[in-house]
Amino acid sequence: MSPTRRRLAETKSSAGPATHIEMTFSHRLPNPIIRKLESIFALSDEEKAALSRLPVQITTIGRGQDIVREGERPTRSFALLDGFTHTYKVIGSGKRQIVAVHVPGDIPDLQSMHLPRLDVSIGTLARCEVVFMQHQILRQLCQQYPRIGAALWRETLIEASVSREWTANNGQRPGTSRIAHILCELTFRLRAVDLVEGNVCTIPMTQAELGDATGMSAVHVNRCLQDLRAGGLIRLTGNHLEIPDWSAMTAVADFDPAYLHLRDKAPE
Amino acid sequence: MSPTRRRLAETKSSAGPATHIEMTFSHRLPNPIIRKLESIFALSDEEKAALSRLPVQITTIGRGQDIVREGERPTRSFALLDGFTHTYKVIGSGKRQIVAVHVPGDIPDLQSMHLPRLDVSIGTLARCEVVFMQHQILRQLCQQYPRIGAALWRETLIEASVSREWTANNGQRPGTSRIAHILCELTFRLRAVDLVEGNVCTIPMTQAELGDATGMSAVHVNRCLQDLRAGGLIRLTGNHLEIPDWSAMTAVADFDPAYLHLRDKAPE
DNA sequence: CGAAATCTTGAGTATAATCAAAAACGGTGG
DNA sequence: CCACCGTTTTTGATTATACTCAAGATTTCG
Repeated sequence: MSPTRRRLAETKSSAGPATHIEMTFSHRLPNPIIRKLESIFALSDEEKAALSRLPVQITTIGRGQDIVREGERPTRSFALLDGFTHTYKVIGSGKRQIVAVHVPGDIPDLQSMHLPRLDVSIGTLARCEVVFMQHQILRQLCQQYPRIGAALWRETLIEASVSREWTANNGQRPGTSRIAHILCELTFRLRAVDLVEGNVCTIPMTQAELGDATGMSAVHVNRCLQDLRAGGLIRLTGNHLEIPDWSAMTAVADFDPAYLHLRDKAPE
Repeated sequence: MSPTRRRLAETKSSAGPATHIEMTFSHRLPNPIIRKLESIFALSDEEKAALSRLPVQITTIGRGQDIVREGERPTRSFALLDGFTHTYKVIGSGKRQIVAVHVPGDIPDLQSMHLPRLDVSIGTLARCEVVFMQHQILRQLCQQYPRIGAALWRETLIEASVSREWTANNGQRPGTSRIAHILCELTFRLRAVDLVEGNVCTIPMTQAELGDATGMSAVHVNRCLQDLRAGGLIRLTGNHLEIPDWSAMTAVADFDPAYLHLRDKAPE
């Protein structure tokens, strides 16, 4: 009952006046929100125009920075244009759990629109480009265009669904499957936004970070990765992950993408 | 990589024409939705009237029944009036993870309003009384009264927040804290709906079910509970849980209720 | 009251954590 | 282009936590 206290590497805050560019979406294509929403339903011209007029602030943030922190009360949410972010919680003993990983097109803290006080921190896993959008303006948008509101609501529900799957993954699967599962999920989501070339994608997470996501020690992550390599299920060099045989990999991972609620974009 | 296959006790489906009563909320007080929403913001008379006019079907369901099942496409959601339900997933090896537990006042499958295909099953942990509400009608309600829509959205966001905390709890805390944490959460939520008398509440979960929720074996749950008992942190007989010293318990559990996003109802 | 479910205890084992150190890698500046 | 430094990955050895299996005690419920 006296958990070992582990120091975390300090993450720098991105607080302070970040250098950013004020603009509306129309100056920058593709608008990731339009793209995401169109994958759900056909936007009317009016809806599209409203989205293009959204005033946003675009910023680039380096690796290992926090974008928002637990306890804050942000007045804006952000969408991820490029890079990877992760949502995490730090518990009393100083350990850290990554509870979500975000890929381009995601809106990681949309929840802050309705839950003013953040109960998690969100930081970058790589250099990121993000656009901030004021809650006030998003709320007007949702009220004026209920279908957009419903689609954003849906987005938050999918995030919840992913969170439940993580709970099941980390709670019930053995180490090797657990790692395989998270790799399958990320690959699948990256494919949905056209970030998989052939069977190769980039996953900028260290083994320690994979451990924080799966509730395993970094050493054990390493050994599980080696099992997967030895079985010919993955090829992993640096950040490049290749999954040569998708169906063999999903079998080991016990991966069924239904929980992602995407229209399947078949692999291979 | 060959996980032991464990048979699950078959849960009976509640499919088929359940005996239920058609009515509107106004015939039955208190309307749990009104109560829940009023804990978030002051409802206008008009909003209250609209909610009272909601046509609903009230049903009683015995213990150990599934209310909805993974893969189904429900056309209605339900609110829990009395009893406990749990949301769970069954993974390939046959193991089961409970990903959420619901107490009276919760709306466990509100998500099916926007994610048509269920990716989880929801079953009862005790005899339950539930009210079903057609999605169609809920959608109209949300569109006509945007504040109600926002409040329901908020409810789903809180559920997501709880799910993240479970991921962190199960991933990073040692067994005893893990069990203590889930007991704190349930007690806290029950207190919010006035179901704690003194320091005692009813939690109708078996040790095996606590294990499925925390990713631990039933045997280990038993031993952790005994640790808590030995430390004088809980008194547990049957389904009755007493937490004599709340602050000592929260210290062991590393429990901070911020993630529940409730206005604190102080214990003691 | 009896059967089934649940809880409890014990013994042996497996998975994964910890600790420690070496090797490989990646980026930087000279 | 290369040497250097910090980070990350890898390996080995040991330990701890938690699982499995099994059987007995207790409780619950019909």
